[in-house]
Amino acid sequence: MARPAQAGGRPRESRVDDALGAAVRSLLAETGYAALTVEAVAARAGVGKAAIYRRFATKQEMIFSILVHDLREAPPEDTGSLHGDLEHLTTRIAHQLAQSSAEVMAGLLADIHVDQGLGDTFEQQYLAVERSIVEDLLDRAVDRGELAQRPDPAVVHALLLGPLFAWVIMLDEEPAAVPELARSTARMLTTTLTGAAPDARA
Amino acid sequence: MARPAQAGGRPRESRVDDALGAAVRSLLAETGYAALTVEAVAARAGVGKAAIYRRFATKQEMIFSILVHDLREAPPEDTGSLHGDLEHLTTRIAHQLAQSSAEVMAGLLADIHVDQGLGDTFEQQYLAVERSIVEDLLDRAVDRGELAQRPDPAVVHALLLGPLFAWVIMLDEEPAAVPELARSTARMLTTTLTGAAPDARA
Amino acid sequence: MARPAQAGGRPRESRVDDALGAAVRSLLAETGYAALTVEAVAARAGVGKAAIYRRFATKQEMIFSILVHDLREAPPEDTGSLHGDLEHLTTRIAHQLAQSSAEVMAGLLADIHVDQGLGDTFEQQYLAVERSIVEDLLDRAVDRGELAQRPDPAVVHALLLGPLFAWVIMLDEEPAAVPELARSTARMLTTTLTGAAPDARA
Amino acid sequence: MARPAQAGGRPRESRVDDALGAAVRSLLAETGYAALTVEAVAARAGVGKAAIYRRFATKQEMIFSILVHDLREAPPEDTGSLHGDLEHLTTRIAHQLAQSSAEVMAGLLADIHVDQGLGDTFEQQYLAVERSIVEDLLDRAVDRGELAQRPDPAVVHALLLGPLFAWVIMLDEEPAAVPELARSTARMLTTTLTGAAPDARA
DNA sequence: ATATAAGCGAGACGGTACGTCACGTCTTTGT
DNA sequence: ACAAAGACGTGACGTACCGTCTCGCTTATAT
Repeated sequence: MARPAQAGGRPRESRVDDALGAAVRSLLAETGYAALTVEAVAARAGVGKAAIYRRFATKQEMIFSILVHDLREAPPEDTGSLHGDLEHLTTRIAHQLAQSSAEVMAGLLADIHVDQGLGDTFEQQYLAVERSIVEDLLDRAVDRGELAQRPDPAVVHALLLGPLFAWVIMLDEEPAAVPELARSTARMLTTTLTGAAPDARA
Repeated sequence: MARPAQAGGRPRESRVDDALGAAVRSLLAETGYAALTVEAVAARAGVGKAAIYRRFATKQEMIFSILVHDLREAPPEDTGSLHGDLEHLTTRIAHQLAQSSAEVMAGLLADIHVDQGLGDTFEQQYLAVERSIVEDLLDRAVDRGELAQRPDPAVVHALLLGPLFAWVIMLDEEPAAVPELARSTARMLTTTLTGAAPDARA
Repeated sequence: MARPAQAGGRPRESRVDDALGAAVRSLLAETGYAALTVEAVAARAGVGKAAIYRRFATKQEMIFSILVHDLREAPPEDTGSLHGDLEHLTTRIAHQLAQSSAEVMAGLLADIHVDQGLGDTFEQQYLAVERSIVEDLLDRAVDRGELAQRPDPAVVHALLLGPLFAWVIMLDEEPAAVPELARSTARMLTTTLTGAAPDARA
Repeated sequence: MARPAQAGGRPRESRVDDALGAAVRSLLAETGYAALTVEAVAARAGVGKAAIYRRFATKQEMIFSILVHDLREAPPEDTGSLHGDLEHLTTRIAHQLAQSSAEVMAGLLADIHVDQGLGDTFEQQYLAVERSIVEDLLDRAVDRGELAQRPDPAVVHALLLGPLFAWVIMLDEEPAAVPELARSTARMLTTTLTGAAPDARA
């Protein structure tokens, strides 16, 4: 298994971790998720397979850990309005989606459903964080009086995430249109939640 | 594709096609997408591997063809109002989603991005059909005077599909809540498009 | 060949080589040459197929390498007379022929003609060795004054080998008679070469 | 099974038999024994596979029947001397050997050992015929007084056949030298059997 | 300082599934 | 009942990766 820490002995070389990250990212970009093999990663990183499996239990965990690490980002933020907060969030998600190709996202998503442990990690390290951001954002809107009551954050999350996600990895549409879609989605959601159009700015 | 049709010779046995469909469906339900092997399908269907590869070029094409065939459905339908049409469509998508597990959907989605041919087929046999339904539905709304102008159907499609798919295959939330989410999504979309809440019925 | 040796890395396990040799020999004895499968060899040897294909490029090369290895034998030997040398050689060949069934010998022979590389190996590792033995034996006879001049070694080889080979794998005659045939062949050849009957002993 | 004759119905087309013979011969020449497939034969002959299997039980039987048919040749012949008879016979065998490549002969030989039925046919249609020729030839020599007693025909057969076959299919030596080897073999055998050199002619 | 523990690259190991191919049989349509 | 065409079940092939396990060596820490 991976990462039982260490007591004595030679410490892990951070050089290896760095090389692995770089190798995985470059190979994903070149060959895609499905065609990525551990052997290719090891070769490109100039590393033995054992060094990989000392860090990650499976290939999927390796990719996942490396890519999710890239996603970890700043704490929420209060823009002063529900619409501002929503737009900020959808824009951030749009940025995250743009980091990898649709093929990689889809592959990752598939593996998350295969491996229970991976699914748990995804839930805790990504979904739970996002959901709590949504919760906070909604709470602030309630506090401001923009909302009468707090809607189900999971539903709001789905309404936020869904269109962007569908645009990129289901419909395989123009990625360039994603930022615009992010704004549309935020506007739509604000309208729905508050029952009124957001301040006419965008 | 592996189907150059036939001229003379022994015709394909529909018995084989049927058995393959049943075998794939049952194995997907039992073992999931990732664990499905061609050999297991052949064995369960009582069929040789060659009969499979005579029909499908790859394992992915096999699964895809069989499952997409299941999705093909009735023509649109005019419910008399934009909201009715949207709700009808989201409900239909919700039903389709319920047919397979999230793991299967995610696996399928991943493979669509790997194999160009599969992607094309998906685009033509599923997405294009759905999109034209959306187009028709929007045109009717314009004709009725519900909408001043027709919005981009691709965006509307994403706004429709997205929350449902995200709920099921990204957030891995309760499938039982999908029908309710379908209605919420339709309502939200109607509000956004028309600038007013739908007739207060639901 | 599939043996680019090795530099670093885990060394080949001789246990695997041994198990493969034993498995091939026992399966050849039980099921014959034509019915031998790589999968069966792997299973019996308790070895993965990859370990086999790491050592041998094809099934044929595997069988061939293992069986030819068995044939490698002692250096020539000087019995003091041409007839003694010839008889010694034919007897040795008779022993080699007796090691495998006619079916195996015939299968091997057929594959040698199919695969160029196999043919080369056979030529170098078996035929060339035998031929040089024949050459030495003839040279000694010339030195002793038994022969006036050295006949073509290839022809002598054919005259030696041929009858035994024909008896066993063409005519499929009684293997028990092979030793006697070996002696007859040696006697005949001595007579022909020297123009006189060998010392009347056998 | 093959050739249960026929009662009523459409008669077999000899056109098919001819085409099969030609196809097998040309394919053996072009691609060799091991690479010959029934499908290729059918295609080249412009014939369905069923037509082949109506005539022959297996691929091996097909090849064998067609090639052995080619071998069937004139009855013995009395040249007036043992040496003449032997030389005639070895020369005839040399001619037969020249008809096919070593690869084909070796492949055939291997299959004869695999399939019992094929082995029986070979024994009866080729070996038994040859052996009876040898018997007759030896009987005539006894009658002429050239031999005091008749040696074992099987041994004589092996001594005749062996060197020629070994030259061609084991040693893979120059086929051009076969006629000369045929004469040498006959001479050697005559010397051995009669205890004296043949009339110094060749 | 020396032992111990864990790191390292390399690559062999047992497995498992892939997609291909040929076999010999069967099923259609035509003649 | 023959023919050509070609689909059928079977089963082996050789390939490719997986995740694990040596191998000989290096590098920190704990004695």
